[in-house]
Amino acid sequence: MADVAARAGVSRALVSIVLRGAPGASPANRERVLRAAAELDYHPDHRARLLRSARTRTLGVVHALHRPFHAELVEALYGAVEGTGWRLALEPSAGSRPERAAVRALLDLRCEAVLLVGPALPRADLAELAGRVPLVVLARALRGVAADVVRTDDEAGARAAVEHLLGLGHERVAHLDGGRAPGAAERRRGVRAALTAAGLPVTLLPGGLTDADGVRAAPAVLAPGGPGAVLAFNDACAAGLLAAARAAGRDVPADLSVVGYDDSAVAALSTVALTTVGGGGGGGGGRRRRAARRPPGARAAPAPPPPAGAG
Amino acid sequence: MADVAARAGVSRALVSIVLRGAPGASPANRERVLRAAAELDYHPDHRARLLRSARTRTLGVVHALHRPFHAELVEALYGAVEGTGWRLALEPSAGSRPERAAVRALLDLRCEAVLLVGPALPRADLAELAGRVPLVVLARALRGVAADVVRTDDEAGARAAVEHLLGLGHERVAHLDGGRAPGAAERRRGVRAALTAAGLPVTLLPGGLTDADGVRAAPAVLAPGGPGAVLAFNDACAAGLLAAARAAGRDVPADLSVVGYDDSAVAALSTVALTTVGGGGGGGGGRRRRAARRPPGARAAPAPPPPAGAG
DNA sequence: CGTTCGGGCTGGATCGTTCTAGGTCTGCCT
DNA sequence: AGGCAGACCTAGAACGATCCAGCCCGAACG
Repeated sequence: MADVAARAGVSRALVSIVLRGAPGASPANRERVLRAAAELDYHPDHRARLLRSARTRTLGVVHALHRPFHAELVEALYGAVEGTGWRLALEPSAGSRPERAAVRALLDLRCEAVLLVGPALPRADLAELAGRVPLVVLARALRGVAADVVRTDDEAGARAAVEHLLGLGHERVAHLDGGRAPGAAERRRGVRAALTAAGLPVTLLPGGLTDADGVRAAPAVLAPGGPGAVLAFNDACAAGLLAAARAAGRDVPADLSVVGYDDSAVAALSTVALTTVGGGGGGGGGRRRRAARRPPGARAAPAPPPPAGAG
Repeated sequence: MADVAARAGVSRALVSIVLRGAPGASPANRERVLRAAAELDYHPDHRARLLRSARTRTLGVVHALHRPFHAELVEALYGAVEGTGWRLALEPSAGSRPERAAVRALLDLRCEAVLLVGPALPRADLAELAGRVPLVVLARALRGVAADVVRTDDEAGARAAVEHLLGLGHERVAHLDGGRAPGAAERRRGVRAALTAAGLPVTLLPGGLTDADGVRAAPAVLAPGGPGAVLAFNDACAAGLLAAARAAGRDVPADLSVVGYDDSAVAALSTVALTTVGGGGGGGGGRRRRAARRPPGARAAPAPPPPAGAG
């Protein structure tokens, strides 16, 4: 930096002003400094910058590497911070690297807030973390903790999916449920609400999270007198059921309607082409505001969009 | 830090020594400092630490968020640095965030080396980057650039896969090739080598990278007089072919053998259960050394393991 | 007994920025 | 002419750690 200042014939402070784009430098000097910096191929040291300025304008993000859905969320986050002057610091949690370590690393970087994507940490840990730093929890239900929670409204999503099936004329609709998985209870509730509202019986079959679970559930679904339509807990489970049904000679969707959940990459595979329930896409639109401490239990829960797809 | 020093009744320098785990502090003081730090819930500021010490001991990693294979590699990287005192700084490249920006961010952090996972950057950019910082390129072929390259030996992998099929007694083996995709030429070469060595004809069919490509190739494969075994360019393509073949009533693997490539998550889906060519797993085993500048064209190319799976 | 040695500890400089307080100059108003 | 505002710029003090040179002191040595 001193070299640039010397070359441009100004002080280091002025170089700082120019390179930050801060007001208070004459056009002539601004130009001179920029040229000198370019000629010397000078780029400010991010570490020093962060250290000196009180605000780090950095958001810490913890995500599980192996979860495609998390990756999609993180990608959307990058789109969201773009042009705001904020930076994201990514810390993955993997098998060899527990979430706790990732969070610790972010705190050591003095992030101004932490976003946790689908954290598996116990509630108590999250509560404690929320006490230290503004905290946003994505894709996980969490009540009674002083953190912002952003997640899909699973109950409404499941209800919408069932109503979609009812709209197609189905009367025997079953749900392959997710057991104790996060969101499973809400989705069951949504299914139950939609079916009882329509005066139809509620059929819950044990499903699961993986495509193997979907295959395992196939006999019950395909048995004589079985349902004509199924809402699976998620896309993987739906894909498993779909494959098993086709292997058994059934024509989907003619003989059986299958709907997934999550709008994941699996559903988009051309050989699967699943109807699924999405979360609304990561694009523009959404309101943006600074993450800030909020009263316990506060949450933002966008309504799910209508189902879309062909299956 | 000053607070901790005061509380423990020692100097700041000694606190630094203790917390770094450096030699030169008496057990008594070490204990005292650690207790004081714990009581004050003090954690050293990573930014300041990095700034002062000449070595940042940080490796920058750029990866594409949406590629599951990249995620697996990154996960393995975390396993590899664990306990070495090195840190990884992750910078994703996504649609809204070109690789160039990710690299820039890493350089501004003063990483000591940069790892690029499957970079799409033009060769010239990579060459220039390699001139500034020790560079490792993963999962991409690259010659004539002063960077370390780590990738699978596609030619040997494809040859091994074909030999596996020949070992099963197949004589009409086709390859759904990847066109101009990275690695496609090498895999073609491997197929050709294995088949000509066995005195068999070489059948190349246009394939592709997606499962839709696999579906599209199905008619040619399933036509009368078609091959009895197929090596697809990758798992997605193989999965597409598999689905199409089954939909056409073929029994895989009785009527047709299909082998994928990459050992990706798709292949592990129970409904796919594909034979595939893996890269050797991310676990222990591998030799570790410091990334360092090497002569142009140097590379480490581990031989592929034998195929495994059931399809 | 004087010297050396080395472990333990400390003060102060330092890393590369940004921030604060102030300094200079010009032009305009009274 | 004096005062004042505002634009532009600068010196030097932070930020929070690590590194360096050197001090102190008891033990070992000749």
